[in-house]
Amino acid sequence: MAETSALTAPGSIEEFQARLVEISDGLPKRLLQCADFIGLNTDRIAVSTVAELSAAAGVQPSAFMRFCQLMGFSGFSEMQRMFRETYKMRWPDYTTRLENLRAAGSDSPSALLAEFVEAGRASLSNLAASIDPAVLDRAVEALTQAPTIHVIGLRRAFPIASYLTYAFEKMEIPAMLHDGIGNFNLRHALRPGDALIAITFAPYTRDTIDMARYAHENGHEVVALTDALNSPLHRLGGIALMISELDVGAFRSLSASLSLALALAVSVGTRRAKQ
Amino acid sequence: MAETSALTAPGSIEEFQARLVEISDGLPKRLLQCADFIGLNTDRIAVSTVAELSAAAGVQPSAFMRFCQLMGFSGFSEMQRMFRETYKMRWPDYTTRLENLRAAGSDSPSALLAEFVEAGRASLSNLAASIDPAVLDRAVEALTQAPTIHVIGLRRAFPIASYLTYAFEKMEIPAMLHDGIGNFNLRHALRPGDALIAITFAPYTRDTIDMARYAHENGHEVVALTDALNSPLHRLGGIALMISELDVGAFRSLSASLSLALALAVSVGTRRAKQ
DNA sequence: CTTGCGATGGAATATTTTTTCCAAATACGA
DNA sequence: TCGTATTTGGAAAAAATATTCCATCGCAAG
Repeated sequence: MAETSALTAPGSIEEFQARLVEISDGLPKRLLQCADFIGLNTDRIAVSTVAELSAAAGVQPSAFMRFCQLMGFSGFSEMQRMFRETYKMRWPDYTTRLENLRAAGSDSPSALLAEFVEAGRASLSNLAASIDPAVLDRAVEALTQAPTIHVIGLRRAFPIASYLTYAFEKMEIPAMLHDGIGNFNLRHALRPGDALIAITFAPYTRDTIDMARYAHENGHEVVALTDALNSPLHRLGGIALMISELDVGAFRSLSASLSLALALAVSVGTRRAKQ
Repeated sequence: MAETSALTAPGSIEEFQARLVEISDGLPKRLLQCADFIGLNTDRIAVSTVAELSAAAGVQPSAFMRFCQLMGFSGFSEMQRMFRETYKMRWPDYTTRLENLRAAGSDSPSALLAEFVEAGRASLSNLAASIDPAVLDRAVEALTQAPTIHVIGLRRAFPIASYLTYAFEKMEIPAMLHDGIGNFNLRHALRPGDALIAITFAPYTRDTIDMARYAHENGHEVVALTDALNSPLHRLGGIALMISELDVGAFRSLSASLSLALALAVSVGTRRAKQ
C-alpha cells in the first residue's frame, strides 16, 4: 500500500478517526476488515484485548497488529493507551499537578490562587461529563411539585445550601433553609408533599444525614447532592446527584457543586413559572 | 471482619454499589482505602490495571486483590470483566460534552447546567488573568496581622462570607461572621487591630457598605471583594480585590469569587502558622 | 509483657496478553 | 504458466499483568 505519513501516532480521537479514513483506501482484505470493524466499534478499544478485537473483526491477531502499526502506533498497547488515557482524562492527575504547582510557586498567594482556579476548572469539566441528564431532570421534576422546598447543608456544604435558598427566594419559590441556628430542630416544618435538598460531602455531617433519613422515612422526596457512591445519602434511595470536586489542601473549590445547585434551582424556577 | 454474604458476585453496577456500601463498615485500614477510592473512581476499573488502581489508592496490589475478593469476585479480572461488559465510552472532549448537555433542549436542566459550567470556567480564567498578585499579597499581609478577622457578605455574597468563615475556623484563626442574624448589629465586636473582609456585588448591599465604612473610619484594615472599579467599597480606600463574574440569567456562578476567597484564607492560614 | 490473630507488604509464581517471525498462500504482471 | 511481491495464518517468544504465598508487623486481649 501507499507510503502514508506514518511517523506520528494520532494523539486524540479526532486525529485517530482522520487517519482511519486516510488509510482506508486500497487496503488489503484483512486490514480492511480491521478498519471497518474499528470504525464501527472505536469505543471497544479501551476495554478489549487484541484477541477479542481480532476475533470480532474476523481476522488473526497478527493482522490486527499490522493494522495498529498502519495507524501509526508502535503496536496495540500504544493505541489502547491513547484511548484509555483520553477516557481517564476526567481530570489530569491532580496529585501530580498540585505537587507541580506547589513546587513551582512555593506558597505565595497567587500560586495558591492558581491552584484553586485549576481545581475549579477541572471540577467543572468533570461535572459536565459525569452528570446524568435524566437524573437531573427527575430531581427538577420532584422539586417542582413540592409546595415548599427545604434545604439542608452544614459546615462546608453550607455555602451551597444558603445560595440555593437565596436563589429560590429571588424566584419567589417557597423555601426554607435548615441552618441549625440555635440548635432548634425544625424538622416538623416539613409539611406533606414538601421536598428536601440535602447536601453533604465526606466526612458526612451527622445532622444532615439524620434530616435526610427523617424526610425519606416520612415520605418526602429527597434530592441529595453528594460526592460518592458510598455516601450515606446515596443509600437512602432518593434522587442522588454525584459531584466529585477537587481539593486543594484541605479545602474544596465548590465550583462544580454551586453550578449544579444553581442549574437545579433555576430549572425548578422556570418549570414552576410555566405551570 | 464479619462473614458477609460473599457467595455471589455482583452482576451489575447497582449490585456492585450496594455491596460496596454493605462491606464498607468496619473494614481494616488498607481495605477501606480501596473501598473509598473505588467509590470515587468506579469508572476507572474498566480501563486500569491492578497496579495502577492500587497505586492510586495508595495500597499494595495484594491488598487490592483482597478487596476484590471481599466484593465477592474471584479476583480482579472477574471484577474488571463486569465493568468492561457494561462499558460505555464517554467522549472526553469538553466542547462535545457541553453540546450533549445542551442537546436536550434550550431550557432543559442540563442545558442550563452547561451554561453555568461555561460561565464558571470563563470566570475562573478571567480571574487568573486579572488579579494583581501584589494587591493579593497586601491583603494577605493585612489579614495576617489582625487578631480577629471579621467577615461580612449578605444576600448573594453570603455563601462566600460563610465559606471564608468556615475556612478560618478550620485553620483555628479567630474569625467572626457578621450575618445580620436577629438584626443585631455587632459592629462593636471589632476590637483594635481587627480587620474586616467585606464582600458585595452590584447592586451593593447597604448594610455591607455601612459596615465597611464604619470599620474604615475607625482605623481597621478593610479587604474588599467586589466587582467593579466604581463599587462603593473600592472608593473607601481599603484593599480592593476585583472579581468579574459572569451571570447566567439573574444568577452568578460564584466560582471565581469562592476561589479567590479560599486562596486568601489559606494564604493567611499558612502565613500565620509560620509566625 | 506476652501471646495470638488478623492485616500488610513484597517477592515469587502463574496466567494472560502482546508482539515478532517465518513459512505458506495469494494476487498480479510478464 | 512462472516469478515476484504482498498478504496471511499460526505458532513461538517476549512482555505485561494478575494472583498467591509467606514472613513480618501491629494491635488487642489476657
